[in-house]
Amino acid sequence: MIDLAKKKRAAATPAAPARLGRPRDEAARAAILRSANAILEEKGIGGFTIEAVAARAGVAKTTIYRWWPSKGALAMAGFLAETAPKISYPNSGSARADLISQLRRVASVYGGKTGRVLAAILAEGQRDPNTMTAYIEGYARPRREAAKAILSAGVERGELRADIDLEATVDVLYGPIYYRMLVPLAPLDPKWAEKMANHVFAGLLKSRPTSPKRS
Amino acid sequence: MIDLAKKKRAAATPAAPARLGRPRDEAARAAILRSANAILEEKGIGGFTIEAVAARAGVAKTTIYRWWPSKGALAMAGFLAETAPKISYPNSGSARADLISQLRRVASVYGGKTGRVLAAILAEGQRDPNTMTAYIEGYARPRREAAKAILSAGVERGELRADIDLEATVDVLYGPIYYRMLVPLAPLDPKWAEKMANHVFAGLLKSRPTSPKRS
Amino acid sequence: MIDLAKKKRAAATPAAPARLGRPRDEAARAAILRSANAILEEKGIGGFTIEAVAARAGVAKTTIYRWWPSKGALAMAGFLAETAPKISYPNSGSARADLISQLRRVASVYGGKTGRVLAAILAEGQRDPNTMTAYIEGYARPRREAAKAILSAGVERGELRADIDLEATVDVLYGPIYYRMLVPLAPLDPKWAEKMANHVFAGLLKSRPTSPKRS
Amino acid sequence: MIDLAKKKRAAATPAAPARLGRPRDEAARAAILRSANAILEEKGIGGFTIEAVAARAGVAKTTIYRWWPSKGALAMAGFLAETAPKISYPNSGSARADLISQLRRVASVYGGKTGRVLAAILAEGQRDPNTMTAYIEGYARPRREAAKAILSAGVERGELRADIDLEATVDVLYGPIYYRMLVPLAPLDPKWAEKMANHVFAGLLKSRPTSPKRS
DNA sequence: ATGTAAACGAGACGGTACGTCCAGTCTTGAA
DNA sequence: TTCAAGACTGGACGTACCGTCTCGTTTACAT
Repeated sequence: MIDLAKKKRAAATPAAPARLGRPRDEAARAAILRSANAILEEKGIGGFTIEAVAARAGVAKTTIYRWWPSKGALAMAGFLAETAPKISYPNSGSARADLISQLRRVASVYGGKTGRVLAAILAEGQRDPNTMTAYIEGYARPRREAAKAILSAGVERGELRADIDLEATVDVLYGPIYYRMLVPLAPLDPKWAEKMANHVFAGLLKSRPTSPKRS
Repeated sequence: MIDLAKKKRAAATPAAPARLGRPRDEAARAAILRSANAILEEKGIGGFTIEAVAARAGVAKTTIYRWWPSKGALAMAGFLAETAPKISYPNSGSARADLISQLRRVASVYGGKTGRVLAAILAEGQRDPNTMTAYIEGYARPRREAAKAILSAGVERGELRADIDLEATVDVLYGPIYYRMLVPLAPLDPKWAEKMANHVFAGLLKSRPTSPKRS
Repeated sequence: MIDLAKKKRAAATPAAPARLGRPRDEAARAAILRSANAILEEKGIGGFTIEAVAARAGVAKTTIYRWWPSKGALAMAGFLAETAPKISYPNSGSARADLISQLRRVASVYGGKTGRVLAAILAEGQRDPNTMTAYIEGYARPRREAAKAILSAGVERGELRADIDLEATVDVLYGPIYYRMLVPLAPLDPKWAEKMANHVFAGLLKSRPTSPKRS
Repeated sequence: MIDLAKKKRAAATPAAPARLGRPRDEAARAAILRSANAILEEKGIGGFTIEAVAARAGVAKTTIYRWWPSKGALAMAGFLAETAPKISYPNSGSARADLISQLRRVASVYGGKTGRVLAAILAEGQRDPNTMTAYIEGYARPRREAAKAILSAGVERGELRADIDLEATVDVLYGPIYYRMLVPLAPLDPKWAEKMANHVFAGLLKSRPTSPKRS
């Protein structure tokens, strides 16, 4: 009988965590993340307090603290769960076309309320290193890798110069978008993003267009 | 004696408002700004509280609130008074050389403790629009104008392409620096800044080097 | 197999109410009471939390709540199970001797860590009437009855005055001990208890009123 | 001039503490103490929370914490300010009459809502030693001294036996009242108090020992 | 010389949110 | 049916700063 039980467990849970105790309330989890995001979108970081999130989600503060160690972690989780999936990468075969298309979309999204969420995360990241790390490892790094993959495909294809530094290039393409997202000197929109990217690309392309590019 | 005083003031400050009452304590003013800056440099925005600044400056909270309306305003004032002057613009006759030299210096400064101050200001700016405005009007805009002047001189001199958009170009050159300042994905140093700028310039120069530049 | 189990239980407990399901874990019960008492002895009421008791007993909180409705009930149960039995009543034939001997022992016990437990129960009783009731009915009342029996035997024997009020007399003898137990104005020890009791037995007045006093 | 200023201050404030900063708000202080007392009277210790007191007094929690280090300290202060003054000592020339009159009044007061306050303080004192100390030094000790003074006057006058121990006697007279205040076995009223006191004064033994007992 | 008016230090005040501790309840799987 | 485990709602805790306020004191000019 002991054997049977053992076998059963082994069979039933090849990767299952053998849950014990009351299972986590998924509805609460979802409500918290949704609320966190909504508050950041509507009020920005100024109105983003754990108490406000708890109240809006109809949840006790302790439930939030049980699962997320800090405001920043919660903001990041909400962002990843709710809005990050909206921004993916295209793949058409042209590095320039793909990236410009992606930058346009990113500009459009970051220029809207999602930008407020991301700005809040970066602001919070200035006071809490863990938040910054969560942002870097959970969002920035993977997306940079995706961008670098497109760039390096372009290099191999002969579309882009062979001597470009991928990291620096990603910085050059995305840094301006973040700056405009954080600093409302001027609107952050797809048109500007395309113009900006064209400035950059004109220097990255191996063979330059004979006729001066359109800005 | 009355006449003398009047004359003196009239001479020294033709538009002075004939101050009444105890004059502002310049030592206190200086101590406050120095303390604000020092705290931001040492602790970052997390440790930057009005009470901490007051305590460090040996000053009453009221004295701070009398002159600066908010935390962000104080941070900005401290930054402008203490560290902003350190970063000026060169003028050698070559837009590319001038800008790269400037970008190297900026990278070096923003990569150090001054960067922490600026990052704190931008973070605070996310919650307080007035702080953001103060940063934009008091720091960002004038410096962008200086950068644009160099660029446009380069255009007129024929060094740079005529069709570049100055605003977008400034974004492209400085955005990446700000991003690295805010996000410690990778160090922010002059070497990287130069490499990054070269990537950008290779596309901005009217006549490109025949052999691909070495970054 | 079901039948077997049933039969076995039925056989083992001929007068049992035909219990169904898992039987109560007596070891857990004992561990809980022991832990409750130990915590009260060591930390006093301040450290006495259901969670602490559960942790120390190696038991789930639910198991405690299943059997005891409140903190006070648990404290009382622990006290009755562990330490109350230690204090019984003697019976030598002299009310005065018996009571003084008993008061000495009570003072000694209440002056030690058992006193902390009892003090905690009375404190908890101030916020929860059920705890107070449990203390009164489960401990105080029966012991008062025992004391009254000794007193009334003394009266019948002619050792004590006939006009004494038993309830008031018990209050007079035990009230001071409780006061010293609760208020560390001065130590609670057998020597003091004997002196105090002698005052009560002998009275305070230099000359006794000839006619029995009116109560 | 310096001398003048010094003289003036010295003259004006023989005992004044040379106030600095905004003076304490006496209205807030009074409201807090009043509220603390009222809550203890109405709800007992169970409803006595700092937040409730603050809310009722229309005062910020911080204002309470600024002046009283703990719940117990606040309760004690409220008690001393509001209700303690009501219970004073008489002085008629007879120890027995004075004490019985006083015990009747104390029983009457402790049997009412003031008793709930005092019971709460003693309960809180079981978890916080500072509260206990405050009770002892601020209330119990001085009142015991007053009682002892009456007793010792009675001794000198020849009304009371010369060999009584004053401390033990006070315990005997007041201990029962406290016990009934804390434990609602039976009502605490003046009639009972008088009967109880008479037992003490007269003694329990039918025949008194000829030679004064040795305690 | 004295009076007026602003600046300053000190610090109390009403508040908001923090992050934590426990209470007491609930939900699951195993015994 | 009990038990262990542990997630849940909820109330209060004591703390840190906020931005405002009320003082007594200081300083410089104006009379």
